[in-house]
Amino acid sequence: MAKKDDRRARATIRDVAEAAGVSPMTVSNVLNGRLQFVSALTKKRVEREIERLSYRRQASARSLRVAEQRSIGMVIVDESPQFLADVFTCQVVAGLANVLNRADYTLTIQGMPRRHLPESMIMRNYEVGGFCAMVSGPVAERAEVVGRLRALKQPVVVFQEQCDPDDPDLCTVRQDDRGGGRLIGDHLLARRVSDLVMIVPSLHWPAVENRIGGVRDSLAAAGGSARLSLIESASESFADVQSAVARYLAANPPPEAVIGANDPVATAAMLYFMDHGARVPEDVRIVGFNGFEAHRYSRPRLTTVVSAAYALGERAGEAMLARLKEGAFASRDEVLPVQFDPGATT
Amino acid sequence: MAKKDDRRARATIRDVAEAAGVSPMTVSNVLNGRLQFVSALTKKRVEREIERLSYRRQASARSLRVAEQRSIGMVIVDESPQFLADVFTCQVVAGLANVLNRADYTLTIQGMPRRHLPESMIMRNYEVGGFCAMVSGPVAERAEVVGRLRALKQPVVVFQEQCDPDDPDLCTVRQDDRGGGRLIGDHLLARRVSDLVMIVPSLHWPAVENRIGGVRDSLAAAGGSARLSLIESASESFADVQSAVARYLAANPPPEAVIGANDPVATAAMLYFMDHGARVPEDVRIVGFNGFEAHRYSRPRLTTVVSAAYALGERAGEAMLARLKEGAFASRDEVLPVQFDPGATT
DNA sequence: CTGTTAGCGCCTTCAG
DNA sequence: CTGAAGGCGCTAACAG
Repeated sequence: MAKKDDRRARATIRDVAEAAGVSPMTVSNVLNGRLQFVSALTKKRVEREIERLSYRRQASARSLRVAEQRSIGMVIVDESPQFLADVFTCQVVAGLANVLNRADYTLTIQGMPRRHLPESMIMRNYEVGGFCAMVSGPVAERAEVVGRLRALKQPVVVFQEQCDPDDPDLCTVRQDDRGGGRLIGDHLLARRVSDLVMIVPSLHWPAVENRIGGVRDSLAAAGGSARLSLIESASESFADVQSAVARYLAANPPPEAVIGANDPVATAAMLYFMDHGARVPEDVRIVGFNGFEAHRYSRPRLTTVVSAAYALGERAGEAMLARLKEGAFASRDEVLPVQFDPGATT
Repeated sequence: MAKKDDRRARATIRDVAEAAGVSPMTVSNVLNGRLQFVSALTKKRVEREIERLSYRRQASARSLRVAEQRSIGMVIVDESPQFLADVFTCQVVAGLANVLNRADYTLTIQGMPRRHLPESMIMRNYEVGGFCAMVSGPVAERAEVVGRLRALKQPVVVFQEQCDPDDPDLCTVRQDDRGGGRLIGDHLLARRVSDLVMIVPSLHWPAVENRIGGVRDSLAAAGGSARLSLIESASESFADVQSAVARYLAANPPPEAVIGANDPVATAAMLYFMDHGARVPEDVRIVGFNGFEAHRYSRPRLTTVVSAAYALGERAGEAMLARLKEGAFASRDEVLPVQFDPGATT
């Protein structure tokens, strides 16, 4: 009954048409900018009535009629309920949302642990025109998620992955992590560092793999006299990183440089060294990855590689919009450059 | 034509019904859990066909028929395109999205500068059942935004505001900033501090006003011998905060304690003092507000008040769901407690 | 330039 | 327990 009242209270295209003394079709034409069919005077009259009656077009009715969903789903698969805790993800979402909104598309956002995906509304309901996905977890699980989304037979854009290049309706958008690794390697080599260590979470990420690969590229290009070892950290948390560093130092001589898989990892490691009397950068040099505002607040200021996360989101939005309009992705693997940002830790 | 194909390819309720040898109504009953009308055997048959045909219910058709929007709009009014740059906002969004998703609602997210609101899709189209809003800017502009949303005659939940308490379909959800201020005041008084300074952005925010009020409450309750002065900073940016502090110190003796309107502000101030030779906490004590993970990474570790941002989002979601179900908000101003988190800066 | 007809996929109502 | 009829608000196609 409240529902009935709602419905009655809300003006329809017909109400506007009657009030303006025209047919519903004319109102529809005005709404959709088909002005070739509408006289300027009629248009004014219709617009005045729209304003007066506070008419708003019912999106679901239009969507049903034209068989088109003007919304894109952004699914963030994360075991933690705080799926937006990561600054990188937030920037991506902002860029994506803005591009879509500008094209009169809406962004529907859902975060969930992997096990909830099959039961989720996005799987059971048909209500978005395509999916963008940011997935965390081991490689096999991530592939499964992408597979499930693709099984819906809708276009999918995945961030920071390298997926099946033969799938025509799947597009990946990522940053040039390998190039970033090379920049770090070159920077450290220029400072005559020969014993490098990189701290990586034990989860296998393509982005991190590429960063490692980039550093190795750089060392190899320089003749291979410098060497890189890896420290595996159980997670990216402050405590896990610190204990991983402690374990390494118990069995090895202190390294000349430490590269964090990302900024928080690097900072946690740096604080461990500093708390144990090492000077940065004199005794040990530190480099991060994925720098955002936060690295300005650490002392000494962290050397890092700045991610184009916002641009990544924009690019994904553009790719998806083009796909929906043209029927196919123009490119199926978009790679964006990163930027080296030297601080005081090297 | 691509559109036509799409439509043909996608199974409808009728296709499922035919394949299962039942009427569409029976399929609908299964989908909506009206099992009183469906035999167990029929249900199995229907479910198998749903699976086999990869049937997904078309949300827009259902929405049109039942005159109900199963999505909530989250609008974030921010002059910067990076409207998700704030950790607080991100946590709120995550909590909100999770509560809504659990109730089979969807969250539609839009960030925009204030001037874009009138032209935005959410204003022109009727496609969500209610709005949640996080608005930045001067007080009058924020009020205008809330007014515009309310003019749509749909329920609205606003974060971190105190609005017209007579509007029955408007609910505010905020944290106990005043209580947080009191906790900070009490903590500093216990350390015999009598000359306090608080750095606040020049924009007028109810949350910040309340934090100031709380500190004042605490000083007054202790007899009023300690005093609090305010430093206005042009913005929350690192540079603006630092120059505001410099200006203050040029005209005043150094304070015994500095309270930041939030953690980044406090950290920027702390770094200014440390870079100029002051020891923390010996020479000056520092306190933040709205602590998240980041404050673990500062040295010394910042004393702060931890926000229940995620819980704020959850609470807003629950309030909105209850409003949609019951027809009215149960409470129109929800206040959540904050938690004091002593660090090494005091 | 404007009006009429028909139907998108689903669910409510009522009759079996 | 199942089926048939009708219509939610909108727009494509065609007629005037």
